[in-house]
Amino acid sequence: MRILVIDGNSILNRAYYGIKLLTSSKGFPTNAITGFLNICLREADRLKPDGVAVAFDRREPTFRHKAYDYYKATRKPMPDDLAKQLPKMKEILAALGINIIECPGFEADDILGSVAKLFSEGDDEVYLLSGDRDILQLVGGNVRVLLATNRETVTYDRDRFFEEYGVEPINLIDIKALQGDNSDNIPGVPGVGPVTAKGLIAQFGTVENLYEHLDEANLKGRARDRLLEGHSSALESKWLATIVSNAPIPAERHEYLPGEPDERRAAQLLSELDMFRMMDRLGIAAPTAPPEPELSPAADSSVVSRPLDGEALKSLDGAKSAFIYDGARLDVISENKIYFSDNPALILEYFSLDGEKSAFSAKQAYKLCCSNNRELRGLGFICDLAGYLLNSQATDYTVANLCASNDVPYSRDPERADIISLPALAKALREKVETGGMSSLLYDIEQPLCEVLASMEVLGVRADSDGIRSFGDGLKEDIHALEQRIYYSAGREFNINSSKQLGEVLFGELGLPSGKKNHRGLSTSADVLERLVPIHPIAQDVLDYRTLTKLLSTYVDGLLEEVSPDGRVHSEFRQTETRTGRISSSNPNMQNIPVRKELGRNMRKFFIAADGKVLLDADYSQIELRVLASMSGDEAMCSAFLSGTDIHTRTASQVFGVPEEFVDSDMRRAAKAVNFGIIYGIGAFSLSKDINCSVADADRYIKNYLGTYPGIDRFMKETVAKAEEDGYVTTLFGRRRYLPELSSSNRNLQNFGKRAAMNAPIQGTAADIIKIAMIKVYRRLKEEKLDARLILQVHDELIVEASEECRDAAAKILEEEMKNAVELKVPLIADVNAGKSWYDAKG
DNA sequence: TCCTTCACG
DNA sequence: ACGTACGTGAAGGAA
Repeated sequence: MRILVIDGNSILNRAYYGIKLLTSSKGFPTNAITGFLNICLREADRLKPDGVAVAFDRREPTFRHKAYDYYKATRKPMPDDLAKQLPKMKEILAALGINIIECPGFEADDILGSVAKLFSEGDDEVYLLSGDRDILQLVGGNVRVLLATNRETVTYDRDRFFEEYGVEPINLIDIKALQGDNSDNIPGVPGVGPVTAKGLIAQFGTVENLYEHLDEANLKGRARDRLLEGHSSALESKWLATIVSNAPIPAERHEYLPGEPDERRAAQLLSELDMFRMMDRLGIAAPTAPPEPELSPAADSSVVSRPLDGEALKSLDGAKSAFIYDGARLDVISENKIYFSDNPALILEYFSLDGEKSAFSAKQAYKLCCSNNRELRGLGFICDLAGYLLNSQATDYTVANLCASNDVPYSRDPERADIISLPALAKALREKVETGGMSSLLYDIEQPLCEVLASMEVLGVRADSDGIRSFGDGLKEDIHALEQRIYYSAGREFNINSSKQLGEVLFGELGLPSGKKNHRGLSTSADVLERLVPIHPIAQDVLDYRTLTKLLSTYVDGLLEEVSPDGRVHSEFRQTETRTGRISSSNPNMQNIPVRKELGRNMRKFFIAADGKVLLDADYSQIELRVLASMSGDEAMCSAFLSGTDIHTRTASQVFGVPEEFVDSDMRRAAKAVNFGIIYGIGAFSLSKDINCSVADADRYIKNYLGTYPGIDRFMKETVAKAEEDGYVTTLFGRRRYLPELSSSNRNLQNFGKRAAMNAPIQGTAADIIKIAMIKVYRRLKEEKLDARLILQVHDELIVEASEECRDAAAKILEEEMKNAVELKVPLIADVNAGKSWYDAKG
């Protein structure tokens, strides 16, 4: 029989610290549970054991270890987020039919030791899964240990262990007895470290044998004295390090066989935690009964479905309704009737009706109307946008997810659950948005913007496919030449795109110095390669190869696939994607078309205006810094913007204490880096890397900066303090970003939370502002009946396609509406340029 | 599916 | 002692 025994506490702990904080939509932490199940399922799938058990600690006052007192005293208590997950974890395991073993007064590893001993003889195979290396002492015979590290799991049998440690597994306790272990409060012999300990035990086998033959050990006087002094501590430590094997565990093999899973219970537990992917993996169907069945009648038979027809349209005219339209099928619910249709003409009729409408995801509806020159009337509420404002952290905004996170019962109707649940969802979301002070954000910004984005998607931007293709042909030639040179330098052919193979060549075969590590090996990222440029010609070639293949695969090939038969690319603009309130672009991403380097910038020559038209490109100047100046109210920063001088030069002058005319390019560059860094919640380390100076200098620059602009210093501190208190930060317009990271027990995560807290109000406010500008520009171009349309947005930049005749009028509208989108304490400035191509229009 | 790398603001 | 600037999306390799 093959038995897998899992050290529950160790794996749960490892999962908790190894995975960034995850929470269910209700805010319950789930990272440890998710990680635990992932690790265990991975190993169970691989081993296919007959029996499985999970061991948990149950320490009681009668605990046998003398170490207990200070164990208790010095070990930090389990973080709250982890402690909450432990009982849930046990419930889930129980529901899955997995045996749980707990023995009063014993720790989980004692249980593993006891199982190992119990089944050590005979044909059984025992696998012990833990994240704690101590457990390796149990390896031997038919007992193997699966050691789970953050990334992978390593299987240890006796030979694997011996290869790594050079001693028998059981002698691991002797090593620990000498070297000690801080985390377990095992003192060891003071002054004896890992190297000495390992050497001595490799030679003598056990602590006892070592002391018997101490004279034979080739030791310097001092080391010998230390060992003699630490004799009793060594013996005590060995005892502490030994895992016990007499815990009262189930003794019969059949007691380890998994029980019958209670699928309903498991489904209920997992879906409460939003762990839908895990349910899939376990083959568990979503719970058939909602938690509060009385609120959501199974019946739903009270709701009737009918095809949308003339008569139905008549009854919907002027009525209150809610709809879902995915671009093909429409479902409308009004009172207790559902109407459905896939006929675009009928669907448009419905959209044109008067009457208050709510929608879930309205962009497809706007696109249909927009392409048919019809109006979508009466749309007063868009649920996914409301859900996004209430919590921008979620990954997908489905009706089911929004119901779950907003305490709205989700219908259990097998086919019509979304549409049936929609009216109640809309009502709940509306209340929450209003009490959260985000009404204006929703009704005046996000909802109107949805129509603008739909229009932009429908219009798209014209692409010169032939131009792109021939640009690609040129790239291919250069790439081929670089390949040959790289293979020559390397002395062999390999896949240059593989970081792994490239690392082997660079740092292995060519023996070049490596820099950063990542958990898949040595990093080959651009900053590492740049350091190698003066040392070996291969480095520059690889950098160039990367640049060129990036252009070819992502921009040339990738873009060609996205050009529609109408000769235009219709990117998708997503409105519920980012945590800060920005919009994102995909299929293709039009927000990361190259511009910084000339070679890539050429790509923009292939985005062109239609015949007889031009592109207008308008971008905000320093919008984020202006927002920061205004939100912080810092006088020096505000007056810099009011005076109209170059902000980075002014900053350099103030920070370095020299008149503006003495600011040289290096000083300006440093000041610019600090200005940007401040927006991101800078640290001295990263700044020093960015401008290539010492960490101490970088630290001084930051201190000087915050001294020069005390209002900014105060604003950042207050923002973080408020975030810690409220759990979220807000933009000028009330957009929220929740920051659960701030209450994490993980310091790195906490620091990340602080940086995000400082950045989100700035980035988010800038996003709010350009959204307002987009709506204003869209409306004015329409009202003034200009042949000019908004077609792209790149965070601080708007692109309009306009007929030659309307070019100046449209440019004026862009400039005015962007400048006057909102009133800040400092002016907003937008620069507009025109050109036949995006390249030309970019100034 | 995750990770690394790199394009943008 | 450790990691190290915010926010995105796409491609290719490794698992």
